[in-house]
Amino acid sequence: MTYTLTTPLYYVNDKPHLGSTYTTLACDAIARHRRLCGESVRFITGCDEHGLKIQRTAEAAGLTPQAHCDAVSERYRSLWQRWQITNDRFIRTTDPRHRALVEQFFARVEAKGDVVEGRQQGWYCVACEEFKDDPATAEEPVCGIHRRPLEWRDELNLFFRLSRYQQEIEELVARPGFIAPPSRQREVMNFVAGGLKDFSISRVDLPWGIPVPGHGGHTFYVWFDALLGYLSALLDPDDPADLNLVQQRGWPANLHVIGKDILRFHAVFWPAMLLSADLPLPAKVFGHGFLTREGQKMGKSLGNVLDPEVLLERCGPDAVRWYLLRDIPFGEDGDFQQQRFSDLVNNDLANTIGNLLNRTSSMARKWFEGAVPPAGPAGNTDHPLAQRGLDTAAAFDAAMDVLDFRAAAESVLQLAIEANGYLNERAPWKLIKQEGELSNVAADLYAVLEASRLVAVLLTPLVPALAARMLVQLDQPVLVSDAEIVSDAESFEQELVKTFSNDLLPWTQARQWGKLTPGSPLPEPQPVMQRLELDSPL
RNA sequence: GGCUCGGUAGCUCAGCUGGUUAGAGCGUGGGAUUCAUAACCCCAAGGUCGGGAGUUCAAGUCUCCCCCGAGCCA
Repeated sequence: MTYTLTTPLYYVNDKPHLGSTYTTLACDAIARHRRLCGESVRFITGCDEHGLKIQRTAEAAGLTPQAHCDAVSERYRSLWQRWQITNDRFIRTTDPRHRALVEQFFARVEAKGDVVEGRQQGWYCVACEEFKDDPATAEEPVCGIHRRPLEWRDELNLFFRLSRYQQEIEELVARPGFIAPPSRQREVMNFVAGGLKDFSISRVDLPWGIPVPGHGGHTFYVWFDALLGYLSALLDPDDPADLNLVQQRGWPANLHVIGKDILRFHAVFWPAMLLSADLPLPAKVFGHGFLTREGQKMGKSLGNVLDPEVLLERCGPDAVRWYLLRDIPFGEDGDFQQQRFSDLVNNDLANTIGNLLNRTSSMARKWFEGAVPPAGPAGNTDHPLAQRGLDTAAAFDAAMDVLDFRAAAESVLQLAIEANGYLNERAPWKLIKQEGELSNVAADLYAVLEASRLVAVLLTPLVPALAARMLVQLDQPVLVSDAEIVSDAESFEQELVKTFSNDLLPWTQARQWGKLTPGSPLPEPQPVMQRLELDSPL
């Protein structure tokens, strides 16, 4: 069984922003977790590269649309690599195979009788690629979202007969779990209950797009074409462009993760299109919230945009991943607060988790010849920390399964807090000075080292680089090393298999208690997480 | 205008079907300690639970009205 999940295909109008980064990081955590659990994962991301807006942006920059798309999509690809995103696929809607699949998909829909001609007249926002409801008599109307002038259009377009699917879609969106989080479900249900109207799937006079076969002068509407990217992304590198293949390649998707603004396209239009084309429906659409910054919308006009490139350079991937996943309830809107960001990173990652490993390892080295001390009774699962560790692992999985990154992160953090508490309670630095306590000190340190190891193992899907550094400090195999993290699928999975060929479920094994071998050397402790010292705004 | 969510310590939030002194983390102040990344640990201060009315022996917790914020629709 393949677990298929997707980010949206990001629109290449401009360089990547923090919102896309957030979505992508969340998906990456899910993908990593699923892989560690032994599932075969298809993690899809990519770029949507068609449309009038792109054409105009390119023209304004003196570029051909294709050159513009090449440049921007490359920025995405490269950014995801630097963030160590483990996407298996990166699809571009300018990919020739994508075009072929769109044509095949359209042929199915047309054969079904779901394509009709209709005249569309009204005020059009190029930025939204959407007709607005402003009355025809309006003078110089402006798009409420983009605050840009609308353009008058009067064109003969092709329409998809969405109205035919009223009942199926109504049932679908009422299905518990299809739309998540639940708070967003009602919104969509209300919309559907209002009656579905056919929607236009083509545009005329739009050269930068995929031509509609058999309808000269028409190109596909961005949303019709872009959603199909989820299908074309699934094709293996050597596959022919054949729509019939997608079901063997991981369709239907288990999860579409998107921003809440495009929920309707994914939960209503998209399923109807799939029904029309006789393809199975995705299992879940998760609409997450938006990020603000210090309580304000980020925007060019305010000049308060957080640039993911800057964030990555100044703070590193772990700090940002941790903050976004651990502090913002996934699904709700979140506010990026710089003070809180550094407080949490420093407290959780540097002080609690990093220092736990550092102090423990340092004691073990000092008193046990630079090695893991004899476990004694601490090697058994009835040790209090062993119990806590195993419980934490279970809680972690349960939280990840429902995309509650926050609860997952907190459960691991709690384990580290308790390990620190255990250390303070047992005070091995005092015990060591007493006659005949050496074996007790050994057992205590072993237990805390094990707890630290579990913390690292569990942290792997959320903050992979930090987890890796911790495991190195413990002289343990890294579950997924930096070297294995590449953006392109093929090599990633191959590397993974190579690394674990004799150990199919490394995750389950690594999560058992007592994996550290007494006597194995401990490297000299080095802080695994630097504190953030942000002296100026990001 | 209609509908839906929120409004609980300085900040971010927990508080299930109403029931003893309203909780956590961060921040702040103090203490303890030295294994450690000025860290870990302990303690404290700090809240008329948006406002008002009502139901009840008893209401952040239920009802109604109002104010504020976010969103969907018109």
